[in-house]
Order: sequence, then structure tokens, then C-alpha cells
Amino acid sequence: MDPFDDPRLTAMGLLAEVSTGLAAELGKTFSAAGLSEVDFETLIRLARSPQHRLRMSDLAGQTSLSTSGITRVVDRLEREGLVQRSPCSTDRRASYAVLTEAGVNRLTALIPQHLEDIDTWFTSLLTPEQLATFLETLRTIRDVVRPCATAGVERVPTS
Amino acid sequence: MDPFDDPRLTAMGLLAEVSTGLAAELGKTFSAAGLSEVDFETLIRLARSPQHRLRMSDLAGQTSLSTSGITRVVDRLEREGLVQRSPCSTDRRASYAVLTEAGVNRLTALIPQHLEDIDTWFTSLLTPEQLATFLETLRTIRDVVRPCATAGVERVPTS
DNA sequence: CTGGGATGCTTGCGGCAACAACTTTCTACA
DNA sequence: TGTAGAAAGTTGTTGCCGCAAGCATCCCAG
Repeated sequence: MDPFDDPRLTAMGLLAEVSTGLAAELGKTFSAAGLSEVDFETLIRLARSPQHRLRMSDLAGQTSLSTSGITRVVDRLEREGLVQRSPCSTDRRASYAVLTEAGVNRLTALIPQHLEDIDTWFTSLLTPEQLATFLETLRTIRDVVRPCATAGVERVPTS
Repeated sequence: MDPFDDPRLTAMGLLAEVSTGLAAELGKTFSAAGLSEVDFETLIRLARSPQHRLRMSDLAGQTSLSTSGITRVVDRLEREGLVQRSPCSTDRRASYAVLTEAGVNRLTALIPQHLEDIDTWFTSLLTPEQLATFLETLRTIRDVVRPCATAGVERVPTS
């Protein structure tokens, strides 16, 4: 009768609930370390990049922030000394955001608790097979909704 | 060597990417209908509630917004005529947010496209078995990270 | 080598949401 | 019954983010 309880709506709602609920739990650890979720996302993207640095626009591509958003995030992180801007030698328009040693330290201090959080609220709730299947499904969807999530990491000079 | 590529981080990142990426796609339909994601979430929660109404604080409990956030969302929706505030007869502190007919119409106009979006970007990518397994896993996590997601829907008068 | 379009980043502006303080009303306990 | 504390909702404040405009630089066609 009501089209308001279509199973697809429930499915989507479930996914949203899990994602936001999980983020809320994990966020507690972030804020205890004086970071926002976006801050952490930014820092860890840098940490996982070669030389711990990424151009501003690549950072924007990897996170789901606009370039102006990235400008401001890096502003804040730079103000805290966790990140540093560094000019790009081959393109004077571009800047790199580089993780500082303080940034690395902040991250490494944070990560053990973060990993434990992920265990507690996510991975330990599933059997290894369940987890593997779950991740496989996520990858399937990811490849469709986010075709270029790897901006800046496997860019090969076209020389 | 680097603790920055722990599989748990990848797993969590994958989930976050899927959720935000999916939300971004679905959001296009919402904004085409003049609604934000939060607006839609609010309206559909009301639509799925008995008598198409919910107390402000229950609305806050179901969505992940603060009560002040709900106040403002309902302000906006009321300004657009999609929702109406209605005093609670048994508790003069409380208000109900009630879906208006215009609100129902806006929703019903929106939903076909929304369901199609969910198909396109989510459910149709999976086999029925994959989908069922996926939802089962989501439910497992949801029950842990969001134990009382059903505020206000199965509240029984304690008379 | 030069001018116009494209690109990288920043800034002004507006909207949104959380937090805390506040008002009104309810509840419980003496 | 009277009063203290809790609860529902609103409002002021602050910070964050996207959009559009702007500036500097790059690239390329002629």
C-alpha cells in the first residue's frame, strides 16, 4: 500500500545507518586526539602517499571535499603544525600538502586506538568469511560509484 | 613497516567511500526535487511513522541530528509547507512534526526516481544472494552501533 | 612568441549543524 | 501540596563546507 517501505529504501537506510553510526563511534577517538573525521581522513591519505605528500587537488579528489574545502582543512592542519604546504617545482600554481613529523606522530599515536575501534564496532562482529564477502561486495559498489578514487597515487608521467 | 595500510583501515575506508559515494549519487535526485538529504531523511521517517507524525525528539533520535538540528530542519520544511507542527495533547512541552499532504505528494513524486537510483547504484549490482548476505551483515553491525534506532515507533504506553 | 582558454588554488559569501544556555512544562519525592 | 530536578524544544554562537568569483600560472594554436 505505502510505497514508503520498499525493501530498497530499507536496504539503503541500513547502509546509511551503519556508516553514520560507525563513524560516530570512531569519531570519539578522533576528537579525543583533537582531530575531526575530515582531519584524520586528510592526514591518513597523506600518510599513505609516496613521500607523505599530495597535491591539493589530488587530496580533494581522494576525499570527498571540494578544493576550497581542502584549502581550509590544510589551513587548519598547517596552523597546528601537522601538515606543511610546499610549492611544486614543476608547476608554480600547484602546492603539495606534506605531512610533518608532528603529523606522523599524531597519527601513529592515534592509530592503535582507531584500529581497536574498528575491531570493536566492525570487523570483530563478523567471521573472517563474512568480512571477506562483505568487503568484496563493497568493492563491487565502490568501483561503480567512485571510479577514480585513486587520484594522484598511480599517476604515471606521460613522458 | 608502515602501520598506515592495515587491512582494517582499508576496510573502513571502503565502507566510508561506498556510503558517501552512494549518497552523492542519490543526492542528485533529491536536489532536483528541491530537497537536501536531511530533508528527505526527515520526510521519509515521518512517512513511515503512524499517522505520519513523530515527536521532535524522536525524529532527532532516528536521524542522527541533534534536537536543535531537528528544530531547524522542521523550520525549513514547515516554511515550505511539507510539514506542520502540532502540539502534543498529553505533554505541552512536546510537539509533533506532521507530514502535510504537500509533503506526501513531494515524497511520492520523488520516490520512483529514488528507487531507480538505488537500483542503479546499489542493488542491481549484486545478485539476490549477495544482496541478502550484505544486508544481513549490515544488520549485524547496525544492531551494535545503533541499538535504539527505532525510537518512537514501538513505544508502548506503559499504562 | 603571444594571446586566449584551461587549470590550481584561495577568498567572499551563504547555509547548515553542533553546543550550550534558556524557557516552559512535567515528574517525583517529601 | 510544594519544590527540585529532569526533559522538550528553541535560540545565540561558532565553525565548517560548497559555490562562485578571482588571481596566478600553464599550455597551445597560430
